[in-house]
Amino acid sequence: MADATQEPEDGIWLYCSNSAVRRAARQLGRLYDDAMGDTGLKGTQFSLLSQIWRSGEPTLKNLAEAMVMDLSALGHTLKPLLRDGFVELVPDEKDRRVKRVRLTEAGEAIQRELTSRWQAAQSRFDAAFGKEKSEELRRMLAFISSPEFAERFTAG
Amino acid sequence: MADATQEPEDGIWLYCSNSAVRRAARQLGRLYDDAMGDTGLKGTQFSLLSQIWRSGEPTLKNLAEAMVMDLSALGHTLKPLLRDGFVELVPDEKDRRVKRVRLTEAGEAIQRELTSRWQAAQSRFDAAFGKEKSEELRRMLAFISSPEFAERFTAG
DNA sequence: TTAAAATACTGGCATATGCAACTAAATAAA
DNA sequence: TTTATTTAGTTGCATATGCCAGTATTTTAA
Repeated sequence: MADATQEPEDGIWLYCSNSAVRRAARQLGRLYDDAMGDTGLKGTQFSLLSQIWRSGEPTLKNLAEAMVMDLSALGHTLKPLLRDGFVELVPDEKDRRVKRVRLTEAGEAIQRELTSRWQAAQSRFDAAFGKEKSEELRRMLAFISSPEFAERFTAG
Repeated sequence: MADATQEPEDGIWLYCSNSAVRRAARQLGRLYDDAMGDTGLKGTQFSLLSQIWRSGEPTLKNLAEAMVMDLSALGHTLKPLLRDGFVELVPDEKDRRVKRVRLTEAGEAIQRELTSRWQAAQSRFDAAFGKEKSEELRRMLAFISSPEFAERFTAG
């Protein structure tokens, strides 16, 4: 308990997986944001643009699911990108409830620029953490992010 | 590129560590928030109260460093907890620039309640992910959150 | 001892996220 | 087909976080 003599390395993050992941997210957030440099965009925006590009005009619903993000949260996060003209929403042909996200010309251009910078950052990550362990870590995190894991967690 | 035929399991998070960690943080955020139930507090607040308790009246600076959080971000995050009377700021005796964070009576009470709920959630996490791998994961994340890692990453 | 530099915090502004309530549209049930 | 239910998004409100600029102190250098 309230014992100020403990080691600074000891903390809730060594026992709580949620605390551990968020703490690492803060550290990486800063590191990758820095890597995006003067582009004016952040690491999270790179992830989003990148996934939109990889998905090829996904619906908001599908994109949100892939990103394991709340649909409304995705909407909010997309605001600045829409405002700055990097993405646009196009109504679906068949289902009028559906909207698809698409990268604009400017969006593709900035995405290429960000990808280049991201690649450099990811290489530094792999070098600092070890390429093998790096891949293993991402696989672990992908599993934790899966519906199967949520199912197991909730059921347990 | 924009090839909609790809597997839904494929995504930027399999290549970008930052994307992978944030994605997992969103999943765990929801699972642990749910675990906090009707207490009105979230998993992040549990982490904070917990670390304050473990540190024994830390300075804002020290707490921010331990949590790998920006000092101003910590200040913002503490707002709701201060408003609801779970923590209080006490000026340091020696250095008048310094403020220390302390749990109030209500703060200790809610912290005990949250810890109980957190323990149940953490047990489910360990069961779903494997106790061994769970500990290994937290160690990996703790390393990634360390100044040494940031140093290696930035230098590399 | 006085001026310059480093510290610890605060406040404002911006993005990141989630939940609950609400609207529009499509689908299943009567 | 009329009605109930489910789906896909939107909007408002709240917490989470970070950067930058500004204030109060303390420490260091002249």
